[in-house]
Amino acid sequence: MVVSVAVEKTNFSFDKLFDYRVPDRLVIEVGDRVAVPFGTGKTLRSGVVFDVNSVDQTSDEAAKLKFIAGAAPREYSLSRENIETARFIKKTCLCCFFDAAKLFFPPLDDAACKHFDENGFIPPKKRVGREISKTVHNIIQTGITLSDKQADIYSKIAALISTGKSSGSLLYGITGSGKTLIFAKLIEFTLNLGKNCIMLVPEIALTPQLLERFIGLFGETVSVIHSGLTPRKRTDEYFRIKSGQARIVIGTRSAVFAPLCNIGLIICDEENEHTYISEKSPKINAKEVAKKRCVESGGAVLFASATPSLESFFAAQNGKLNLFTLTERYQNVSLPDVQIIDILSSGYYNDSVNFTPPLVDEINYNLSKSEQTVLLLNRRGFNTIIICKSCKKALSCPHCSVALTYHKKDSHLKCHECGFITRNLTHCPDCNGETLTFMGTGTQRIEEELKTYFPDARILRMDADSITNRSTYAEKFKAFGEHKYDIMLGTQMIAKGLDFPNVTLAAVISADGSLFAGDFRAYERTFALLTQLTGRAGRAEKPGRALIQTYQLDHYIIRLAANADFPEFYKEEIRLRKTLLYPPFCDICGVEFSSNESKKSELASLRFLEMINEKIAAGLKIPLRILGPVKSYKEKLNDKFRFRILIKCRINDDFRQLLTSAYKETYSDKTFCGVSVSITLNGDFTL
DNA sequence: ACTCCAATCCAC
DNA sequence: TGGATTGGAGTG
Repeated sequence: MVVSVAVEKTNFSFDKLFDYRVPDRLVIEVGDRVAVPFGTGKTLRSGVVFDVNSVDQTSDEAAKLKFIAGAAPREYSLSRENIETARFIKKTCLCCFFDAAKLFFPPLDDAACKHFDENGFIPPKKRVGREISKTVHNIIQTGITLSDKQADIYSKIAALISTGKSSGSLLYGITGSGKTLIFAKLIEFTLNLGKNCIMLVPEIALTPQLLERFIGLFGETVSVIHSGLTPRKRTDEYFRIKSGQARIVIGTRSAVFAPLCNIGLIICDEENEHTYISEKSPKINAKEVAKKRCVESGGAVLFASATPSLESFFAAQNGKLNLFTLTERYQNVSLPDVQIIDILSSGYYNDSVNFTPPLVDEINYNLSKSEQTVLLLNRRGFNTIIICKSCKKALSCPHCSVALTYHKKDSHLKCHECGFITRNLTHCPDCNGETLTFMGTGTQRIEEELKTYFPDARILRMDADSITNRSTYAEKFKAFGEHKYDIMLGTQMIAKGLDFPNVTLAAVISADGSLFAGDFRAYERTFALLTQLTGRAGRAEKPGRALIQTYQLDHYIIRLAANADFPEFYKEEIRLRKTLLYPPFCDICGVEFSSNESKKSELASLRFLEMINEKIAAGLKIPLRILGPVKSYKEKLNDKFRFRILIKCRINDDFRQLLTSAYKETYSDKTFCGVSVSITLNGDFTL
């Protein structure tokens, strides 16, 4: 027997499936994990079987193949569906076969890894005794009642699930419209069909309420995957899912790789969130993986948001996704009244003041009524910029092209990219100037100012500096829910998912930062952030108010966000994308070159471009618009100098082939040794 | 990437 | 002369 194997530690430039013979003592199937000899090295490598008998075993070539050395127990194997999805990931993310397959592996503890290294196979887990993929069929009744409109959407999606054919849907439902109830009811339906579910959320720590609700409804059938799990617990959860004990997996991006079989439904909540795309290679798009897994297993994928991504809504408009809309809040609660406050022309502006009189009044009103307030400022630290009076430059990180932020609590300056810290700085490190001016506002400064404006208010600050782990978040969050605080102040982490009936005021300290972030998704992100934040107010009987402070009173994005008018926002934004040629009217591909020497990165990027142009000149016909190479937006990060090329394109096999060959050639040219090349397809780009 | 092998370099 | 270093090829 001959099998094709994805082998670990191959490089993208020569990655392919390698064929091996199977010794008679072993029985091998697609998805099995094996140990194989590779190259001239003496140590065995780990591998995954992608194909069985793809090569004629009687041929002369087959006789020359090496033998597989060993195989891991079946419980570590991947399913056929996993393998097909891994093939898809290899192709669409331009990564190695093994790295794609690895995403589905069970988490291994140190002992198992060590055993594998020494023996070329993994010993079975003793504590997992039950048979794999034996599904527990308990009839589940959540007792949820839906509004007419919710029930209508529920029954249509349920019908799609019950066909057993893959489908894709988008649920556009305004904040507070009760999307979660529809999810729960659909999960109940799917389980009772004997199929299993995955629910993806952007950030698990931000959704303690949602988790509580689902665990309350479904109990042990739920498995929650998050970064805070211990290795042991993580392994246990993996096998609880694989054995069929857990049939609902809730988690962030990586939960899309859960070892569920027979997938009936995958939900992506807040589908517009960029956290569904991984920043590190392989640059997985969890939404694409979800779609593919549903295609392979005849499941339904459901994207949902109050502010859908342009791409998804466009797909829905063009019939590629089924569109469902919920434009009323659950139980007819109304959306909050939103005021836009012009910081400049009202004469409020002063760098040391971040609170306009209307905002102070509104907060005072809420305090007097004993109702709660949430405040958003999407910048952490105390001062966000420190300027030297003599050379006029902002102090920046010695390792990154990023301005340092002043953290008053720790009395140091910090780089938010690499974590570099400097203390007791009295002079400008550049020109030795003696006067340093501290400017710009972060959450710590707002917290301090809140204390002076409202000395009796109980204030809770939520940002990456005040949240050290998952449990602190949950505790603080719970305390806020119990009204142990009057005001919750934080970065974007407070904008999503919070559902507290006593919050009647939501305010944005400054809406302008993200509006001018400089990338083509800046408007989309700002619209979503403002709409989500204002949607936190007045979710129950008490009516809500919201307030946005801005320098851009007349900016249409701010106006549309204040009205939570997604359809109008979509109309404007899609027109802009069409005119300027951005997704969804084209695909966009970024190629980044980074190395210790700026010149080397630049030369590599020029050579890469040259190779693309050569192929085009040689008659390759694919639509392309190339921008660059230019220095990246943050030219230096962690002492690496970065150049980039942006390509507006259509991503298809020809285009992938072009990229792959240019990549291989750059890689094999030793003048570029030390330059790492990273390709991003349809990711986030700052221009 | 990693490893092996051959060619090359250099101190004695 | 041999041990160390470096460049190149190939991975089934």
